[in-house]
Amino acid sequence: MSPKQHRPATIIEVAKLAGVSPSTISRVLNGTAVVAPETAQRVREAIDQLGFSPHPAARQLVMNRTNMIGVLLQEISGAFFPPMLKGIEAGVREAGYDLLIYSRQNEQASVRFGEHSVDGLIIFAGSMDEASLRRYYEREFPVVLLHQTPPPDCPYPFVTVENKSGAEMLVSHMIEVHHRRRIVYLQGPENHEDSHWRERGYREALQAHNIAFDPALIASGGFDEVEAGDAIENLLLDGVEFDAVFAGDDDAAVGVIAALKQAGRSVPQDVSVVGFDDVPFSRYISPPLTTVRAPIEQVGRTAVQLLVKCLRNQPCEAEVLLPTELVIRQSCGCE
Amino acid sequence: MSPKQHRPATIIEVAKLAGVSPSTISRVLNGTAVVAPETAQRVREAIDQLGFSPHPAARQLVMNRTNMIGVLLQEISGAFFPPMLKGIEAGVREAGYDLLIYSRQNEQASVRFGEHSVDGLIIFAGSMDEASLRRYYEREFPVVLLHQTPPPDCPYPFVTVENKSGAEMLVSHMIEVHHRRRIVYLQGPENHEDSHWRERGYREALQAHNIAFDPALIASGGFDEVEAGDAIENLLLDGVEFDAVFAGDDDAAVGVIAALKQAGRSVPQDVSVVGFDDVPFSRYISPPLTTVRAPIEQVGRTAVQLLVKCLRNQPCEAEVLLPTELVIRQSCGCE
DNA sequence: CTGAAAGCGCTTACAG
DNA sequence: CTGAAAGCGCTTACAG
Repeated sequence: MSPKQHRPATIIEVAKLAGVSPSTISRVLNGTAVVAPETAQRVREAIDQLGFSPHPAARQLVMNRTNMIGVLLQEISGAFFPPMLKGIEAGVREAGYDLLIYSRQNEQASVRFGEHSVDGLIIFAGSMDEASLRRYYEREFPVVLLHQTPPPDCPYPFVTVENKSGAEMLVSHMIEVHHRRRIVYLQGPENHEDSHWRERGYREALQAHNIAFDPALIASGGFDEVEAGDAIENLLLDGVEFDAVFAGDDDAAVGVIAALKQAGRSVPQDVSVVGFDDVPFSRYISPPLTTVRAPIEQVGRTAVQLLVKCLRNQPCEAEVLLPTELVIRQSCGCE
Repeated sequence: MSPKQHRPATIIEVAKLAGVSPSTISRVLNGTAVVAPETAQRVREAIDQLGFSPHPAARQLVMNRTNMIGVLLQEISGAFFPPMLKGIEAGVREAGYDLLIYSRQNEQASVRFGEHSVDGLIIFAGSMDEASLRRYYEREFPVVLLHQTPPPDCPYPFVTVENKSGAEMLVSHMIEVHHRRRIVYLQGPENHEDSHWRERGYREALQAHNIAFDPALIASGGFDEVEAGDAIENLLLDGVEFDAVFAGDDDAAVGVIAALKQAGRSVPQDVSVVGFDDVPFSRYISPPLTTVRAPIEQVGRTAVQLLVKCLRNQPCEAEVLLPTELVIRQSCGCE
């Protein structure tokens, strides 16, 4: 109503109205010192009456913290990132921070990125080069890594899932229950650690069942529907024989199933197909996808919790590995 | 290397190094006044040498802008929001802003939310009550609405898609091509405008084909797999006859198909099912989903563009309605 | 074309 | 328990 409404109230106006000094306002606002109960009461009333809330920039400037946590990633859509982002958002909110999102799909990250914009950074695998990461480390900027182990000289905490054992379960299942022996593995994007560990699990499962590793059965699926579909197509064209596909992740599995159908092979009769992640749509494709459940949301939330510990100078785990769990549906041949 | 590395350089240090005043640094930084070429050159060198970047909070405080755009929504995952978020992120980045995300899944939004934290706000349908919205409007806080028309007394710009004509196309297709006459419509969440307009389109298509509207064929699917599945189950239990379902959106369609299969009805032979949005997984479910493509990412990006125009005091469309397009696959009975 | 000074809105020693 | 003062790191009239 009053024309002043447009300019938000400042701490000085609150102080005047309450008949105290700005320092006192600040103290009740932040609970940073004992204030006489009645004074505090008056202050609170004044704050309410003026609808006062402290200007974040002013606070940031003097306290040298932004109360924001940044997350750096490459993609926002796709099946994998939304749950991760959701977990991060939840964690950030729980800890009383705000969430600033940087997606690198459009630009190369500036090296100085985030320096005073956020109090700490959550960095997803592959969204920052080692040199930049090292620079952060030298400046002791708080960071936690997602689905990526840090370079040896900047031992930031990281969180990821049990890729290897998950992959092992998957592959062993196809061998033991469905008697598959020629199992294709589709690698993810180059240098992707998840893919590396999944391949490790794949190989160990083979070995445990005395099946020789055959490099002809390895191809690149890029954790991507289209790329994975193409890979299968090529394998087929090359006349490579196989009776199962571990697609690398669920997105790739979808592409694999489509390509196989297209080529007249039936899933799972002719070939078993399995994914990884148990993304929401996996139960709805046809046949319903056998996969490994990765607690993606939990990964995001945990990362924030580690970061917040760092920010508070509390002791903080150097790494956390979240468990995965086999999810049997029908694309492997079950039921 | 030097111990000063830890405290980022300030504009004063740059000024000293360049042998000029802070004002001049500021001017070359912001291009806000003419500076002698050689001076400018020296300043740039000093900036580089110290790795200086201006402290956002200081800048914000004095300029009274944050260079951030906020987005308020309820959900981050699900099939619909990620593409929208991706479009928003892209738009924000293109305009040179940062993106602050508020998800309301965890908390009730404070009324003062965002007041000095962001320069403007993108608000998704249903994530803010009218009273709060009105308060923003009174303070002339820049906002654009997504998938929601503003209340009459706060005419904020909004962007959404052509729900009605999309729904009409879908329903007409089932009537004309597949000779369906008893078509169920599953409403979205209560008061959801998208749902309202889709129902409108549904009714008009019926009318255009001289099919009487039957309220028994309307149920609530909540744009949600589970709720939609339950709704269909109930219809079946109640002995309601139908030969087609317009599920409201793609998520709901997935639940509908699952429920139908569960009940022994085949899709599309016994009943045609169609969705809305053409979310990424829609082509991969079985049968592949006939739906309407909504340019979700474009909606997000457009919203940002409108908001940025507001921020720059440029003339700005009061509304934009993005076109939808029929996507025929097999769940309707085609092919 | 450039500098000195004031000020943005807070918080935090320092006194009392 | 409370206030006066300095300062966080910038930008922007105002002079020159």
